[in-house]
Formats: sequence, structure tokens, C-alpha cells
Amino acid sequence: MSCTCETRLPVRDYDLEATLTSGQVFAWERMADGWVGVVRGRWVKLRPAAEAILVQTAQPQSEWSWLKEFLQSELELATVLTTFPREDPHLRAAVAACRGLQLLRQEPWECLASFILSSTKQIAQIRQIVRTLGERYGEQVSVPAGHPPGFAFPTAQTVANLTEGALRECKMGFRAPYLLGTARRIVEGALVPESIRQLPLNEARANLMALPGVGEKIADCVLLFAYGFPTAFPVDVWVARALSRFYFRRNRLSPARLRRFADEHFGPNAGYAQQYLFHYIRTQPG
DNA sequence: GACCAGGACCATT
DNA sequence: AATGGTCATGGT
Repeated sequence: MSCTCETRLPVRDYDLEATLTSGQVFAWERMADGWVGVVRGRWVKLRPAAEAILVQTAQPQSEWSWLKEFLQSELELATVLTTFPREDPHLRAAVAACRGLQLLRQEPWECLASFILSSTKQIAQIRQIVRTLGERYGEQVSVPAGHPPGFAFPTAQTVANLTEGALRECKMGFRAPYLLGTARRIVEGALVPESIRQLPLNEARANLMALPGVGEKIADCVLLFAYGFPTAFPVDVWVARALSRFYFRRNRLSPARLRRFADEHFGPNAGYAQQYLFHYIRTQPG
């Protein structure tokens, strides 16, 4: 078995840039020659190429399933897109605008914590908070020579042992007690992140929503971005805006009604549709 | 300087 | 069930 610091993951229809900048993840940095992040404690640099993603790590790897899983690089996006509604010019326009946008499969705790920090924050600010948390409390990971230091996202155990004040100093404001409370519930074993995966969607959602600072929207983000429930449909202000503009003549509907519409209209991969609409309406001028 | 941001929560109606 | 206020902080 070969063991190297580089590989080439074949992909079809993968827009790395759109995927990493579409508000799913907040800890990836654009470098001159690629995207740098940390996946399951390993520093990674990714570079888009023809029909592939070129990968560099800091330490030799004997296998790459951890990265294929995160990137979902073996998923056939075309198959997902065929499940979208036939007659929907708005969704079709959104897909055309960012074809190759994929859903990642994140580590549950990091995803959950990140989205607890996301409430009424702009993505640029969420990134700042997550970066500060990592630099202060994350485990340092080894990086190739010449690169700035890298940090893993702090574990639930680490966060649980902090004070609310220490978290507030990371500029997360009123979200500090939420993050602390959720970390402590996890450390106590009141919720086992890996156990969520086997549950039916509604049970999984209910379990997440029992955590402090986690409502429907954040629960759906975690269900979609970490656990891979393809019908989870987070409705934030942008998605609400897109749905109301495209499907309801700009009338405002409650998030609950919008989600019900989404279930009926978008089908078995509604979560993907949601991500296309989110990225589309945020990146289209006007 | 006003307005808004990938909301949750609590108290009222 | 639906509305309104509150909670920090910083971008636009």
C-alpha cells in the first residue's frame, strides 16, 4: 500500500470554490495555490484540476476515505439533479449559476458548534469567531514547511471546560452560553453525536433541538451538512427571501410553511436545492 | 448612522 | 399558532 502526502481524487462536476464558500464551512482559507483546511485533525490543501481535486497533506496517508467522505467526491451530482422538479425555471437558473456546488459531509460536533455560532451573524463574522476559537483552544496540527500554523476545531470536551467569559472573549456574544451548554450536554453523554446518524429524520431533529441554542434552522443545517439527511431544509433569511421571491410573489410566509412547501416541491434532495438557492440569491447581483 | 446578518428563546396575545 | 422584544458584534 502506497503512503504519500499527495493524491488526486477524480471528480465529476465539482466546483470546489462554490462548495467551500457557500456557507457550509467556515474554517477554510483561500491560499495563492489552493484551499487549506483541517479534516479530522489532518491539515489538507486542495486544488481544483480537470476532472479531479489535487490533494496535499502534511503527513503521509495510507488511505483517503476520510477525505472522500468529507468532500463527497464520489457522489454523482447528476443523479441528484435529476430528482429536482422538472418545471422550475428558478431552481434551474440557480443550478446553472453554480453547477458543481456540492454538499460536504462534516464532522457533527464541529458543524453543530459552528452553526450555533452562526445565528444572526454574517458569514465573514462566523469565520472570524471560528478562527479565533481554533487558534486559542484548538489542537495544533502539523503543516508542511513554510505554511502558517493550523488548528483543529476545539473538541466538545475542551469547550465544556471553558468559562462563558472565555468564550465571550472570542466575540461570540450571547451565543456563548449556548455553545457552552451544548458542549457540556455532549460531554455528559446527554447527546451522543454519532448516535444521531441512525435515527429517522424527525427524531434526529428533535434530539438536536433539545440542545441549548439549537432551533429548527440550526438543527436542519447539521442534519444536512453533517449527517447527510438529503431532505433537511434549513430556512434562514436568505432562503426565505429566495422562496418568497421565486414561488410566492414576494409574499412573506412563516419558516414552517416554507419548509412544508419545500418538502412537497423539491423532492428527495430538497436540501441540495436549498443550497443552490442560498448560494444563488447571495451571489446574484440584484 | 441606520440597517442587517445562514436565530433562539421567552413572554404575550 | 403568531407576534414582539432581547440577546452581541461587526459588515455594508
